[in-house]
Amino acid sequence: MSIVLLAKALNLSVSTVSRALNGYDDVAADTRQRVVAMAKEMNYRPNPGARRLVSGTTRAIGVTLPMLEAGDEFIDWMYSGLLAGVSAALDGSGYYLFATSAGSRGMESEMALYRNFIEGRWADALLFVRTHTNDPRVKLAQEADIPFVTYGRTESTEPYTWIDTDNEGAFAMAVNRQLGFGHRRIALLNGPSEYYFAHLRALGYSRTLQAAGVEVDPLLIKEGQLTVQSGYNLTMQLLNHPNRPTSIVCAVDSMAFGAMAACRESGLVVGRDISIIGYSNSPISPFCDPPLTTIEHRVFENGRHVGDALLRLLNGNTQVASGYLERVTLVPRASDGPRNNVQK
Amino acid sequence: MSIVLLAKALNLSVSTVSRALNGYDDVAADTRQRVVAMAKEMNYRPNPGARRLVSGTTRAIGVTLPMLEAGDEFIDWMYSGLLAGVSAALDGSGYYLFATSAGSRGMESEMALYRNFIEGRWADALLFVRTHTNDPRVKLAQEADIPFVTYGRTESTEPYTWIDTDNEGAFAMAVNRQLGFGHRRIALLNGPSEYYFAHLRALGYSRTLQAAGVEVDPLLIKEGQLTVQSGYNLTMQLLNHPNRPTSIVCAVDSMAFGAMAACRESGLVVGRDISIIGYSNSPISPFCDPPLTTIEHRVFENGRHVGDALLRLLNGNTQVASGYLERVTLVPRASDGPRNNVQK
DNA sequence: TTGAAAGCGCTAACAC
DNA sequence: GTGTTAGCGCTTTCAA
Repeated sequence: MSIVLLAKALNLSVSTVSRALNGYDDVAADTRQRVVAMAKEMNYRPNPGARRLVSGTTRAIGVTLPMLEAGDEFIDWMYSGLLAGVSAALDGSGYYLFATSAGSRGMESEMALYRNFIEGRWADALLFVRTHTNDPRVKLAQEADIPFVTYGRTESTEPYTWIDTDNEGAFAMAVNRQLGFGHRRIALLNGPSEYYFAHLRALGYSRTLQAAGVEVDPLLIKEGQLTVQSGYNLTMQLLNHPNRPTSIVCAVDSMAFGAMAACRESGLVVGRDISIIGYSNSPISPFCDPPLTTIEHRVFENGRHVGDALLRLLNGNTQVASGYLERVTLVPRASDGPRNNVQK
Repeated sequence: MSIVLLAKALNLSVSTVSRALNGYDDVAADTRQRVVAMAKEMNYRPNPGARRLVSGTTRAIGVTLPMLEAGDEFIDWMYSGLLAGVSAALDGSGYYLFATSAGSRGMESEMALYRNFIEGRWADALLFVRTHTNDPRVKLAQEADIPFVTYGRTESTEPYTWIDTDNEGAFAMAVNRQLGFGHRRIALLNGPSEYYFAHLRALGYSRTLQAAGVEVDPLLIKEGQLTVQSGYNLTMQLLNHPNRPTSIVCAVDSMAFGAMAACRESGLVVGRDISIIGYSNSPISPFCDPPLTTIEHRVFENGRHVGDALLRLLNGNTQVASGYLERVTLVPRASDGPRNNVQK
């Protein structure tokens, strides 16, 4: 099934058919109708390769997904929601989102994939997630002059379009809640520092403590993977310390689950003897014991914004670099509480 | 950067360059070397669209990911691991795995995506995950004559290549363990029955009970989504029953987490008053309270097998339909135990 | 062993 | 308003 066959069946020229199908206005209304009807009947689909070859456009948007460092996961829970949102925004636009695994060799293999996307002209636009403080992908895309949106910011000086959640505000919120409970020794279980979000979260944490006149103790700031296991390990380290924290703020709910397990094993009752707060409001959080206080981060909505931004770029507003910072909300549950409860 | 420019720089014809690059053996060894060196130097990448146009091949493998019915997740934990395995197997083969979200309109939108993949010739091969008992995708791909592998089986009579885990064996294992603990009223929290794996798990469950001379009580078989919330809801239903189960076998760890929460809320101590066993050994399972007994299902390994099978098909062994059934192993932890402990 | 030329399916000038 | 034609970048006969 090709456009030639379609044209033949209609007794029209190929170009007329092409124009009718692509919405040009120099086609008679009834001709267009006939073409569209026949195209449907014959189940015609333009060959995207041929289209791309001549027009340089693919109708595809590429994204590579970061694997967890742990190795055997393609994508973590958060990106599930994000991509669902992007897909929802793209639905009906004619653009498709193609995701590829970045492999386990870190940024290097991710760059290789993006190079393939760009140089192989697989996609009209790109999406970068889990941005690094200094992110080579931004430069790559800018040099290749391909539209892109990042989910998360970077330190790049060149303007570009990004969507992000208010990481700094979120962790200010988390820490303020702990301060309000009377906690002073508040630990931070953060993600790898090469990610910009980790930097921003640490900033929100430190600034809020300082604003409250509480000294920032570097021993209370731990950095690890965004996994349950890592949350467990780091918390064990914290608890073995002589002057241990009475509250733990976690970069992600997974880490908080690990932290809860470590506390439990150490004989501490979470929510009474020690406070734990997560981030992301994962589906399990309401159901763990005790239910996890966390910060709701509307990933699906974020995804919609990402999708909308991509469509805007693709529709020609290429010049307009813009940023959008999504708000977060606190979801109070039972895993944290007043310091006076703490029996030290 | 096109092959024409490359040829010009080398003072060779386009066709010679093409043959040199594509490994034809009618090219002089030193010519090939020169070509390869220059291609590297000039950073030449063949345009996949053009290549596809003439050769009909794309070097891409397409997969659409099922969203959780819950709506806002792109892909659940299990498929993360699976796709990581597929990517690992494909690494270095020159093939790329492209994943698309199936949207939230169920099989219908999934079919639309696959049609796009096939009719738009986006991919050389397809991967179908979460197979249905009667799966229209299999017929679609067979009619379109495009190679495909399914992860999970279907009831199709035509032979095709599939990879699956031993669902029936896994649930026989789970039930046998519960029987060994002295349980007789063993509930099953299953996934949606349109999925073939749910059918197979129910089969493993029923047959094992029957073999042990235990009557299968339809009231103990519940069907729901593969989510924490659903596990919670269904368990609440079970517990409100007059003759409630003393053991609950879950189709997936997520459901087991919900089940544990429901039991806790109902004043039952999991592992003592009631037994719970999950399936999939998710990263949280060792860290919940009590740690969840579950069945390890090596998704990453499964993914490797899927990738290998795809490569085999792509390398011409198109005729050979084959199946591979992956073994599972039991991971005993503390969430289940002897019936005599049960205070009814 | 290499080159010339046709053509994959489509779009976009340009002519009518 | 419609048709003719060139050409996107590549592979693959076929001839030299």
